[in-house]
Amino acid sequence: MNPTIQDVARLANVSIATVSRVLNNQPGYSEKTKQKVLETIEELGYQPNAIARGLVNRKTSTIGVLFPSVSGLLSAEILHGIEAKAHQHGNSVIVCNTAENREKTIKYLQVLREKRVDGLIFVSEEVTEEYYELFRGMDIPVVLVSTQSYQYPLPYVKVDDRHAAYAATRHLIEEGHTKIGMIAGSPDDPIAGSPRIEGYRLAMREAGRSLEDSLVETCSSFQYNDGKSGFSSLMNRHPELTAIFAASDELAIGAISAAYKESIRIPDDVSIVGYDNLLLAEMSVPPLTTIAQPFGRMGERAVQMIIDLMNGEEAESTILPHELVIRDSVKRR
Amino acid sequence: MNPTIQDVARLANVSIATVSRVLNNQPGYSEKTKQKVLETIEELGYQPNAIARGLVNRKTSTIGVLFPSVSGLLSAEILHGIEAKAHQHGNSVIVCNTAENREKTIKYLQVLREKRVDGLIFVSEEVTEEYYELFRGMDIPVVLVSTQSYQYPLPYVKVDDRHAAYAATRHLIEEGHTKIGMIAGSPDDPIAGSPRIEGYRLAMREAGRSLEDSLVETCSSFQYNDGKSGFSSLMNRHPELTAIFAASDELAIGAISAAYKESIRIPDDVSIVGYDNLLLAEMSVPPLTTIAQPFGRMGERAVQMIIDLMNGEEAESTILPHELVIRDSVKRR
DNA sequence: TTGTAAGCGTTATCAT
DNA sequence: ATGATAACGCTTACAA
Repeated sequence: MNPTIQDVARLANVSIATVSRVLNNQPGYSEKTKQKVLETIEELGYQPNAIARGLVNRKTSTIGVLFPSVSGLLSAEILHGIEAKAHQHGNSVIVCNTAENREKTIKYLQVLREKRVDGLIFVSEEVTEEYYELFRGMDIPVVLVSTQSYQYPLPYVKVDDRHAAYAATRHLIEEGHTKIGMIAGSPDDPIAGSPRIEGYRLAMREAGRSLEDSLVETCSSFQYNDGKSGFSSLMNRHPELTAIFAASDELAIGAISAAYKESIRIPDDVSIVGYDNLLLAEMSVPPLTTIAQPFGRMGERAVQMIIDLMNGEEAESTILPHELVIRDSVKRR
Repeated sequence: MNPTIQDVARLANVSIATVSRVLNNQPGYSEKTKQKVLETIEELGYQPNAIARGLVNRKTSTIGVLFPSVSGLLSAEILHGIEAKAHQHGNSVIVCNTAENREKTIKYLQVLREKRVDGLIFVSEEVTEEYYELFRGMDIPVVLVSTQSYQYPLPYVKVDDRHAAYAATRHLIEEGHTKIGMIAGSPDDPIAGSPRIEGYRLAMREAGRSLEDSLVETCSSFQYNDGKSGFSSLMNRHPELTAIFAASDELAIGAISAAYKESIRIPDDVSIVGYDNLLLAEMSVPPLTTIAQPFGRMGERAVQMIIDLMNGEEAESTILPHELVIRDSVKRR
């Protein structure tokens, strides 16, 4: 069925070593035999067996990616970048959806180890000691995306959450708002939670604005429904607010939905800025002003780092720039 | 670094054959040696090398998935189902983003062939003769998702587009609308284009409604921007419309945006029903009434079919049921 | 320039 | 119940 290097060698009247040489274009054969080999490869439709290669080279040209959720809008965009860059460098990517579940994650890590992937990309999730030990056992490059580890020396690529949140809040302030609330993630989340809250507070303090704790509504996730309920309870507590910074686009869209239900007009009554710039930010009504994270490039950069690491080079952790994307959900006061 | 079966054998004072036996729990050893082997496996932290296994078993437990776009909301949901089911059966999935590009697709097919994947899932794209020949050359199970082939005998899983579009239109009719337009894909698209148009026309004809061609606005894609422009030109041509069936949620959301800009109220002035039921349908303002495609289950089913096929069983093409999800974008007349 | 042969880490077929 | 050993399809010294 699938012809092997043996078949090619036989038909071309050379040894498998020679075929292997032209395949990997190493020196050691005449132009004539090269042609002959190439012809019979063509004739047979021969394709090298990557599995056999992997066995001898101890290299699979495959990288594993662990996501907390594949169906999430956010993961999809990161995956896109990873996939593109990986294939561009001749690598394939195996996707794993951990669902933020310990057992699943461990299982996946085992599978990826058995499959001898050359590198690992770990997205949007905290690295526990258990995971870290597993990483070490695999002895391959690991890079973190949209997360980082304070305890373990793992390179990462992400944006500066604190700074980005500052920029979002700052925008609201510059547009003349003084009563600004925030719909945030959990303060216990050291990656996407507290830094964004700090960024908000920083901007507020700097502008001499009120810093009451009750101004920030903390949610247990960054999803739509939390935005919805978060908006209601926040506005209930602080009807005087004219602007809100939501720590994710989903949260922001949830807030917009809730506002719509309560006949609060966006942005006429209250302005909103989101965070992420997912595809859906642009589709929102009104289109959402938000902080863009360069998801695609984050994925690409992560792959580049993995590849550098595989080549024995250093790979510096990277902070990618965020960007304020102005659309129609903020009104000047 | 990574211990091999040799290391285990040596340390346990048995042959590699015996270790292999307990690993694959085949008969042929005493309970005592089994324990000893298991212990030393534990001790060494041995994990079998799937690459070596793949070489001898001619089976990689890996399936390749080809998408026209990974960042699309739709693909993400299908991928989720595929990933879950695949891992549940001990298979990994390699993702490939063809970007609907011939060269890329061919390149990916080659890579997947070299990597000796056990099966292929081909999503939302037309199967050309070239692709089909490549499939045949690989000699592995292939299943189509959200598409089908009239020329080649490839099993598929999808919904009945014609019927689903009929149901959407029918809903509008039952809600008392008589002037109903459609924002559609390309009539030349035999999968997601013409069948949905036909479903719409079927319902209209059945209800004795007008069937003018100008009532359906055809777009070159199913994306947001087309929905936006499509809505404007359709309403311009037919200001009397009170309802629109959009052939995708993105198209529908685009229409809603355009309506918002032109101060046309949804659903008070015109009702809209979408198609797909993406996550974003629920987040829309107003929440979108739409036809749900069971993307997750489609992915799962496809994997199940691949697995059945690998086991030499038959796999029937499957039409999964669609469902009308009623939210707030349709108003009774 | 070319070929032989020893691995790579398994499984599977024989013997014993 | 166990152990040699030949594959699996390739790469890479080492010979010639």
